[in-house]
Amino acid sequence: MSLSELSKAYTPTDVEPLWYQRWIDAGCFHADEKSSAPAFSIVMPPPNVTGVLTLGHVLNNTLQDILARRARQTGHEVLWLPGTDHAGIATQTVVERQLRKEEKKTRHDLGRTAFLEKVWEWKKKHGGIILEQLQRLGCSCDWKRERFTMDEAYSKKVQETFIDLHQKGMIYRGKRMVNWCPVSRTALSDEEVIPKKQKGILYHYKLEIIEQPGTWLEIATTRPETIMADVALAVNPNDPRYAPLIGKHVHRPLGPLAEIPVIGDEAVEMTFGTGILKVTPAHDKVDYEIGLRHQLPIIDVMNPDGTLNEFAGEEFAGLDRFEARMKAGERLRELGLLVKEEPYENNVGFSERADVPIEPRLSEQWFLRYPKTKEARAAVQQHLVRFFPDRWEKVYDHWLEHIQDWCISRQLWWGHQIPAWHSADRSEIKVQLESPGEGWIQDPDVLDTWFSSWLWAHETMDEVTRKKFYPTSVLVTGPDIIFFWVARMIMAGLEYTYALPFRDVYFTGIIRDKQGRKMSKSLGNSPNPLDLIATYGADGLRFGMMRIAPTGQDIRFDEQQIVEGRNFANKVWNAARFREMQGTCSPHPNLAEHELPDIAITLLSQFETMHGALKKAYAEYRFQEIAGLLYDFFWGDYCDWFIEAAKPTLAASQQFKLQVEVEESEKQKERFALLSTMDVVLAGFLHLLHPLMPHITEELWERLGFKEKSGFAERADFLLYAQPPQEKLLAHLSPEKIESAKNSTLALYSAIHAARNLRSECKINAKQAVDFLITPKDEITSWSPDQLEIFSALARGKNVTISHEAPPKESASVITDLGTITIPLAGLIDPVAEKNRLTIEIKNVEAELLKVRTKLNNPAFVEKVPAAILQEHREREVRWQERLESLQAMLGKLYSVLN
RNA sequence: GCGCGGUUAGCUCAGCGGUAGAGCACUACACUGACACUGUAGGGGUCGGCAGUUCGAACCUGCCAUCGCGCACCA
Repeated sequence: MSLSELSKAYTPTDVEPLWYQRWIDAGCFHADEKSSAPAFSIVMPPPNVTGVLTLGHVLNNTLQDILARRARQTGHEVLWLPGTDHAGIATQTVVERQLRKEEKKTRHDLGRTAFLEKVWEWKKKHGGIILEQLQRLGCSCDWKRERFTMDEAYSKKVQETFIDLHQKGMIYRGKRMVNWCPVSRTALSDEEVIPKKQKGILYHYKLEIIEQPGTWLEIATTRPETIMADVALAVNPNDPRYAPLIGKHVHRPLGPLAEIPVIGDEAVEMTFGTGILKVTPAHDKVDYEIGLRHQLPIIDVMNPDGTLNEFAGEEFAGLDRFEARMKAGERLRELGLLVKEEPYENNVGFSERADVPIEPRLSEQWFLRYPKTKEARAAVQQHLVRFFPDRWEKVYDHWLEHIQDWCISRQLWWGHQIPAWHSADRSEIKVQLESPGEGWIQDPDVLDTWFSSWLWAHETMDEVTRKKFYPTSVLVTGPDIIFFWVARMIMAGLEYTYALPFRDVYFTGIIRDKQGRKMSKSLGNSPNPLDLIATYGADGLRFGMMRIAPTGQDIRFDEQQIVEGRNFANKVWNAARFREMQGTCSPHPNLAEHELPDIAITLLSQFETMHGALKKAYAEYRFQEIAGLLYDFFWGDYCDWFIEAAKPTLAASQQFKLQVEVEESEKQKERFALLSTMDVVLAGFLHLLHPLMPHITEELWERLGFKEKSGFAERADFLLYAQPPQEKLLAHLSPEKIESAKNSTLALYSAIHAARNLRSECKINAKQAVDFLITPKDEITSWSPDQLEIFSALARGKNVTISHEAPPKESASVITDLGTITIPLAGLIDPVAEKNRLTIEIKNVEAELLKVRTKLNNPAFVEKVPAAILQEHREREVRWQERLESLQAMLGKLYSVLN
C-alpha cells in the first residue's frame, strides 16, 4: 500500500493564500454582466477606510461570502461588490491627530486644500488595509468593481442627489437646535447621539421674587453653567403653587446682571423636581421651544469647542463647560443661594464618535425631509423586503413612524462638500454643481457620510451592471445600523430607482466577549482576526464563527470555538487522507453499477437527508444550522460510523488483492462499492462544505482527483463552479430496500454502542478483545456475516458467535433491537458488580415503563391523542416490558451464581 | 415609562406541543495503519419563578424575577 501524499495534519497557512491567488487569476470572482445565468448580488456594507478587520467584519463578511459562493454553486452569476466608506469624522480625526503629532499643526494651519491632500495621501496608504484583510479571509468579492464613497463618479452622484432633493423641496437650510459635538466641532444627526447614564449632581438653588421680597423659588438643575443663558423661569400654569407668580421677575444669579420673568408653560411638569424650570433657549431643545412660544431672547454663552464665551460674563468666559459647571455651583454657594447638591443619575447624550456629551446648540444647518417614508414602511410591512430575523421589522417601523428631519450638514472638510453657493454678501444661495461665477463661495460644510452611503446599493454600479444585478439579492449587516443605513437605503432606492434595493436583509448578531461586553478598541478585548487566521486558518475561523452565530442573537466569542473549526478542518483532511490511502478516487462513480452494502446505502441516505436539510437552512439563512448539519454528518455519520464500519472490508480485500489478482472476489466487489460510495459522498460533501471552508475544500477536491482537468485557467477548473451533488443518489433502489438497509444498519450501530457500553461497564480494558455471544431477538432477525464482521471490529470482539441457547450463568448481557448480546467469560466478570448494574438498569426501565403506562392508563389520553402517537406509546410500552423481562431473567440467573 | 430579545448540563448554545440534545469542559480507558487538532465509554439538567390552557408544556397564555438592547424621558 502506498503512503499517503497528504500530510498527517492539515496546515492551512500553506494552502490558503495559494488558492486565493488562483481564484483571482482565473477571474472567479468577477461578475459578468453579460451572463445569461440568473443574477445574485450583494453589496458589501462598506467598512470605514480607517478601519482594521474586527471579528464583526469577519462574521459579516463570512456570511456574505457563504451566500455568494453558494449562489455560484447553484448556477447564479454572482456579484459581490466591495468597497469602503470615507467615514467623515473618523478619518478626519485620525489625520488631524497624526498631523498634530508629526508636524505639530492643525488642519487650519494647512488650509482646506492642503489638508484634504493629506487625507487622500493617508487614504492611499492605509485605506486598503481592511480589504486586503478580507482577502485573507477568502472573501470572493469582485475587486474590479471596488468602490469608495469619495470616488469621483460616486461623489458627483451624491451632490446631484442633494441638488435634486433640494429642488424637490425636501432639503432646506435652517437655524435650528442641533446636536453639537464640541470635540469634532460639528453638528450630528439624532442617530449619532448615544444616551448614556451619567452620574452627576442636581443643584438646588433659590431665587427671590423681585416684586415679592421674601418669596423664594427653588430651582433644580444639573447644568448650572447655563444659568448665565437663562432668560426666564417657567412653571406650569396649572400649578397652584406657582401660578400666581407668573409675570413676576427674579434676578439672574450668574453672568451679566438681568431681570428674568416667571412664565407659564404647559411643558413644565409639576411633579418633576421642584416644578420650576430654568429656561435656556440657546442650550436646550425643550427650552428653545418654550422660548419660541414666549418670544424670549436667546443668549448663547458657549463657543463651538464647549468653552464659555463673553456672554457668560468675565468670570466664566474661556472656561470649559465642565469647569464652568463646578464654578457656577461654587458661586451659587458663595451667594448663599445654593440650597443643596444631591447626587443624581440622568441620561446624557454622547457623541458616538468622540464619546463626549453633546451640546444642544442653535445653528444653521441643512436638513432633509426624508423621501418615500410611507412606501419604505409599507415595503417592510408587506414583506417586499424581508428581514431576518423578522423582529427587526418592528424596530424599523417604529423609527419610520416617528421619523424626524435629518441634519445632513457637517462642519468638516473631509467629505462631499455641499453643492450650494453663497453670494459674496451672503444674501443669496444657489444650489448647483458648479460655481455660479465670480464672487460666489461654496458652502464650507460637507454632507453626513450616511448621506452618501444611502446610495450605495445602486450608485456603486454602472448602468450595465445595474441592469443585470440591481436590485440586489440580500444585504448582510448589523442591526445597529438599521436606521443609519438600511432604512435610508430603502428610501433612496425607492426615490431614485423606483425599486427596493434588496430582497432580503439578514441582520447579524453583535460579537461580545465571554463576559458579554461589546468588543471595543478601548477595552482591548477584541482578538485580532489575522492572528486567529495565522493560528487556525481562515477556514477554521470561518467555520468556528458559523457554529457560534445563532440567528439574530448576540454572540459570545470564545476562541475555543475557533479551535473546533480548525479541528474540523483537520478531520476533513484526514478523512480525505484515509480515502487516498485506499487508492485513486473516481470522479464520477456510478453507484447503480454496484451492489451497495447496507452501510453504504445508509450513508448515502444520510447524506441526502443532510443535503435536504441544508437547502432548507440556506433558504432561511440559518447559518449555525448549516454548519451544524455539515459537522454532524461528517464527523458522526461519515467518520465515526461509516469509515469505521467499512474498515474491515477495506482491509480484508486489500490483503486479498495481494494474493489473487485475477478474479474479483465478493470482498473485492464490496470494496469497490464502498470506495465509490466514499467518492460520491466526499465529492458531494466537499461541495456543500465549500462555501464555509473554501480553501481546504478546493485543495482536497484537487488532491483527491475530483477535478477533471489540470490547470486553473478558468472558472470551470474550480470546485467553486463545479456541478452540485445529485439530489437523489439512491434513485436506482426501491424505498423499501433503502428503508430496510437503514434500519438494519442503525440497529447494528446501536447494538455496537450497547456492546461497547457493556464492555466498559464490566471494566474490560479497551484494548482487550473479548468473546461475544449473540442471541438474535427471534428467528426472523438474523445476523449477516457483514454485520458480524462490523460488530466484531467495532466492539473489539474475539469470537463472536450466534447462539440460540441460554447464555452461561456467569456472563453479562445487554438487550438490543437485534437481540441479546452477552459477554460470557467467567473470569472477566464480577458477578456482584454485574448484579448492581442490572439492578440499576431494571430500576430505570421500571421508571420508563411506569411513565408510559401512566399515560396509557389515562382514559383522556387514549381518547384524545392522535392515533400515531398512541401507537407509538403502545410500542414503547411493549419494548420496555420485553426489556424488563429479559433483565429480570438475567438477574435471576446471576443470583443462582452468587448463591 | 413603552417595545424587543435572552434566561435549558460547569461553559457556549440547539430544540419551540408528544420518551430533555450537541460541542467544549470533566471522569475512566486506549498513542490498533486517516486523524491525540484523535477514538471509546461515562457522570451531569425539577429547561428562571408562579399560575393557567391541554390527555400531555422547555415549547402556548398571563403575571413576576433577572440580564441585555432599542425608543422615549433627559429641570
